Amino acid sequence: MKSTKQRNIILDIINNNYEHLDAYGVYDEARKKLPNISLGTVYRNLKALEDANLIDVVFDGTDKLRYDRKSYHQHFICTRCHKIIDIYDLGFDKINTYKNNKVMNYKIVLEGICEECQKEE
Amino acid sequence: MKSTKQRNIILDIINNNYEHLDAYGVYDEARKKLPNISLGTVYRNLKALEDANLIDVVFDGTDKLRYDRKSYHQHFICTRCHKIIDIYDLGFDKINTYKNNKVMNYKIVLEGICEECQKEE
DNA sequence: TAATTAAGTAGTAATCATTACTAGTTAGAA
DNA sequence: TTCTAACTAGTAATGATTACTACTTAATTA
Repeated sequence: MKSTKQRNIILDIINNNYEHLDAYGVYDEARKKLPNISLGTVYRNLKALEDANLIDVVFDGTDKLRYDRKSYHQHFICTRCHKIIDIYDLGFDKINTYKNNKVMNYKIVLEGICEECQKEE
Repeated sequence: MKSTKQRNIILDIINNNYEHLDAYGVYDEARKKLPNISLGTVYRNLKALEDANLIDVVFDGTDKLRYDRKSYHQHFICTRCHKIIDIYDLGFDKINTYKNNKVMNYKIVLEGICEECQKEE
């Protein structure tokens, strides 16, 4: 994988953002630094970075994917407003192998109704 | 939510299938019992059943969603071939609330390389 | 048990997130 | 400095999902 201006900017955006941006959000941020970057380049790099295990993908229940930095944490996702809340204090034991299948990554999502949406009921 | 022939067939397919079908797979199965059922009806009902918390949705890393029966288990998903393996013996403590956010559902996915894909390396 | 109607359906068109393609560009090895 | 595989911008295509329309039905109520 070559190191390009575009790829470095995209990785930087993901690593320094706590908002779980979707592809278009990354594109918007990237254009602030590189106005001519194309949306296709953003998608291609997001996929390349994910394949290289340098970033994480989060499925929030809508038809869009969202991207997240690699940092060991979990998510609470509200099924009403699709807000994503980071969880750092949910402990359990990781394993490296499950029945001869090599485990590389954990994705733990708690779904439910967030505090704000509960108030609106 | 009304009880219709179409909805009952779809729920029945999900509840009696261990293959983690995508929407089109459900459509194929449903047509065996109801040849004129439309794909839109399948999508609409899958969404309604998910909203009613009667079935689960699994994001397998491709651009398709897959549907699963409600039964407390987790998944191993191969990042190469996107196979989904059910996990029943991964223990940890569930919680009902995380910082005032009401937890309704857990989604735990172990990602990695499955046994078969490891052999092909 | 018929009348009523909100919810559901088939079939088709539209949407839109993502991917593919093309011609030109560049990182980085030799 | 070549050289070239990997990369990019810009645009077209794909395809999973959703929306729309005219018709149908589950199920409530009188």
